[in-house]
Amino acid sequence: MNIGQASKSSGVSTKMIRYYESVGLISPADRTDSNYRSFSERDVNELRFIKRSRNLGFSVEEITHLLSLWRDRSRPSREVKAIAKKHVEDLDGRIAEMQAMADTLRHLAHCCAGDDRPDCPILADLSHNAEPAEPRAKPTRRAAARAW
Amino acid sequence: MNIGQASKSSGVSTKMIRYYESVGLISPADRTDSNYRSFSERDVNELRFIKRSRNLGFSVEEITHLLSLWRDRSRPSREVKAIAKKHVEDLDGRIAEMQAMADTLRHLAHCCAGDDRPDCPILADLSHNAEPAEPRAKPTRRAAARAW
DNA sequence: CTTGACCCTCCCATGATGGGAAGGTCCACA
DNA sequence: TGTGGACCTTCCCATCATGGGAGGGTCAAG
Repeated sequence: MNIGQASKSSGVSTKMIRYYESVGLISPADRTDSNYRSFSERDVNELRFIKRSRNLGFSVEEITHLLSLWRDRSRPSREVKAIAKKHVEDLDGRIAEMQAMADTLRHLAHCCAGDDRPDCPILADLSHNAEPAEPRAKPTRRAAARAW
Repeated sequence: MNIGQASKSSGVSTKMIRYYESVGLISPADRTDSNYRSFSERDVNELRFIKRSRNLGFSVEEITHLLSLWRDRSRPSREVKAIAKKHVEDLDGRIAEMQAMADTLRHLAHCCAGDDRPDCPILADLSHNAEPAEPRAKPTRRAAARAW
């Protein structure tokens, strides 16, 4: 199977298949005499695994680990679960950050008339150059939004 | 005020100040005889505006627009509100995507024993290569996670 | 034998950010 | 006056996953 067909049946673009090969996520594909990559059904399954993992937000590095566990029939499921849990924590952290941004903005937008007049609490907030006098406990990551 | 001082009082790194200048987000800073950038209190206020906007997740492109509105005393607040609302929608979309990923993974992890045994519903799901027979209505962006 | 659909590699761009090298400037202190 | 260290400058590189495109080879059907 050529790369185009492998791409179609796995949902991974040809560009990305080549990229995954180049970074060692998948092993170099077999080549035909004319130097075309040749994929087996097994390779395509691997690509599908990768595709699905990407859809769940795993990084290529995490997928490297997941793939090695997938191939290892004597893996302890503990390891898989650990990767998944860590990723969920990461997602939750980022969600909370973005949620804080969205909430702040929703509040500001709600307070903004949104008409022809120039007065705007959104701009007022953005130009609010003094930090609150008493910073709260040091935030783990970038503090997403100021409490209002 | 040199760039280091401007950086400290605005919270924007020197690297980023130079970058913002290079992409035209801020106008080129004045220079001293020795070619050092020189910042006024006004410039620093602008940097603080940028910093805060970045903290709310606005892109440099959006901030370009916000800054021009900020400087325009006859702006209609409608425009500011529109930018904010669009950004909130964008955030909400990304949050929903990530939430779907996290929920799926939480579910799978919950079903995974997480012990020494190799059986693992997480890997099983990832290698689940058949797409559901009846796809739902076409998702607006990348569909984040399959319904389980 | 031509045409069009493939495939190959290599380079570039994205967005916001940091690292670091090589070299110039400034100030305070000996 | 010299010097060391803290600053500043520009330029290049890396990140992460992804796509675009150029320039050129391969293949199969007509």
